Amino acid sequence: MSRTKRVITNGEVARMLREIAMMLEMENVPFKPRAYEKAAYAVESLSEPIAELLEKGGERAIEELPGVGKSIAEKIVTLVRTGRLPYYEELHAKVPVDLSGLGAIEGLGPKNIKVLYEKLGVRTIEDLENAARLGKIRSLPHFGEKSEQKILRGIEFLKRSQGRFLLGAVLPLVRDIERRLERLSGVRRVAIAGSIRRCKETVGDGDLLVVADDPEAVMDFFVSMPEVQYVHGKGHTKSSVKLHMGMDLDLRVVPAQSWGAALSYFTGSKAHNVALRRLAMERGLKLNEYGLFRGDRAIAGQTEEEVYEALGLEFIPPELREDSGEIEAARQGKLPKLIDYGEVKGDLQVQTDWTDGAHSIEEMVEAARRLGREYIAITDHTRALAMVGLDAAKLREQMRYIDQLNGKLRGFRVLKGAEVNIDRDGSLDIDDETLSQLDVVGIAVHSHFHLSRAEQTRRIVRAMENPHADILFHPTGRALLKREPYDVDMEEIFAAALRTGTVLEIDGYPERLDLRDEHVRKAVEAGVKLVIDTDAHSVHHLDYLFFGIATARRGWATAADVLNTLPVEKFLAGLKGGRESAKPERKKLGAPKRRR
DNA sequence: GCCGTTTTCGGCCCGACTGTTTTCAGTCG
Repeated sequence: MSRTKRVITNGEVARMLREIAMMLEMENVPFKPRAYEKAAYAVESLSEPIAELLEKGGERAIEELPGVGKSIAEKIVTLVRTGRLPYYEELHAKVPVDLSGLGAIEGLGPKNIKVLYEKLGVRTIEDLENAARLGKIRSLPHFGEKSEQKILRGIEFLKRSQGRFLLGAVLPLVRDIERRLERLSGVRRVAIAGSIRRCKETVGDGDLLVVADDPEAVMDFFVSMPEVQYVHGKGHTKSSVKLHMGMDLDLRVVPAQSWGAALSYFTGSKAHNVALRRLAMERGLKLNEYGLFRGDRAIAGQTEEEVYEALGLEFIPPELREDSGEIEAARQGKLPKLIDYGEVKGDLQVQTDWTDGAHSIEEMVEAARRLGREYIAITDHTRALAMVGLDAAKLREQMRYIDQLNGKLRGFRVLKGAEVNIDRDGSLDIDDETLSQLDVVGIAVHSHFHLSRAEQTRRIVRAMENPHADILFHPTGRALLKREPYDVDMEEIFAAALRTGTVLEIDGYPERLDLRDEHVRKAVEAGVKLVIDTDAHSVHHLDYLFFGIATARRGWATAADVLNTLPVEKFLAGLKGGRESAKPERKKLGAPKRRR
């Protein structure tokens, strides 16, 4: 549909590299799959388009990416310049199937995909579903009734999440489009509305609003952007397109005097809008996307603030607009003062190249500093994650290393930490003596996802009872659009957090956002202390703090609920048992204050 | 195919779990 020459996205390059890895895996090629995966990861976590990087820095710049050498760099260059990759096509001809689609089904890997293709001709998810429903899969070697059921469940889950996109994947793209619109002449205002503005963890489509002197020109620009795959419609006030990445994006041109009303209307949520309109009605007013009216006279509408004010409400931040009590609270002037996007001072989950991270401790420190953080905790994986994890000896070595590094740093502190595995029985896979020497002990579940609710809860609570366990990382273990959380009684986790002084994490990694918004709200109500961090595995991930803070805001959290809004010494003092130089603060912890 | 304050060649890719199986292949982190 679009006539502009297509620029391949980082996501598409990464996807092809990953599919190459899968195809090499099918052939039992040693080592190479991991190399391609690493390269895919590097491309994916780039903060600029790879085409731009190539243009600016040439092949050399590509080769400098971590995990990308001469051979893969050449392939990336070919792919970006020609839009095709012969090496990929050669491999793909042998197993011409939808690798990314099939591979997205939990428990289905390259080897099984190959068998399914060769024995049953399965190429797509639909083929797979048919084969499973006909009971054809159970008779395949190394498959059985259970694997057939598991496949069907996996497909079911995938279907439910289809048409949804991660906020973290969508926001950078839509912000970029927003910036380009802002630069058009005659464009006076641009804003992202809809669920993206509310920072929902996944979104179905995107909405942009503009005020423009020449709406036609804006629409022309919008429908011919290189990202556009298909134009659903193009009119004077509204155009709608499908983007190559799959999501629909709408653009609306609104009158300047209706800006606030329109922004409110198109930000939603629908339920929030209905409640606002009801409130307007009660006051003899009418609210729509053009303004707030008494009779025919507009009494508000230019800004959102004046709309809320005219309705007798405090301004309600977009993240709260879900009709879940925010209107009543705003009416009573009792909205919490949400934690602000600039208020988190330290990042508490950071992986480095000591384990599965892409960058060194120094690189992570440097990047965190540039972003204005005052401290980070290095929390590499431990032992039981066998491929990558540090054992106690290695952990101690890293501690010494960090001590030395801290000696050289001014105005920034690197905390010694770890992401310690919770074993099946709730014990930790690093000894207490070693743990006691760390500044920050994060504990996390990485195995046995399918225990019963009772067993899973008991296991995690037991781990929280360890006197050295400071923070429970990604408490529910979900992977958005991919994997359900494990079955755990969150009420009991909150109770255990209060009882033991264990802090719960809001993991800002866009696929996790764990605790999720609703859990944050319950935790806050219970008085549980939280931290917000990024789970960064590369310097580019340190930006994910935004998504963590957005999730905290959606959960009605204030700065007081979030321990790492404190400077480092006070933060450490707030951890279980207090740490180091900060003993006097210890008492303040246990007794949570209640708000609202 | 990548990488190098012990290597420019020779390591890297471990271990637990699941579901299929009487000894193991595939997946996941």
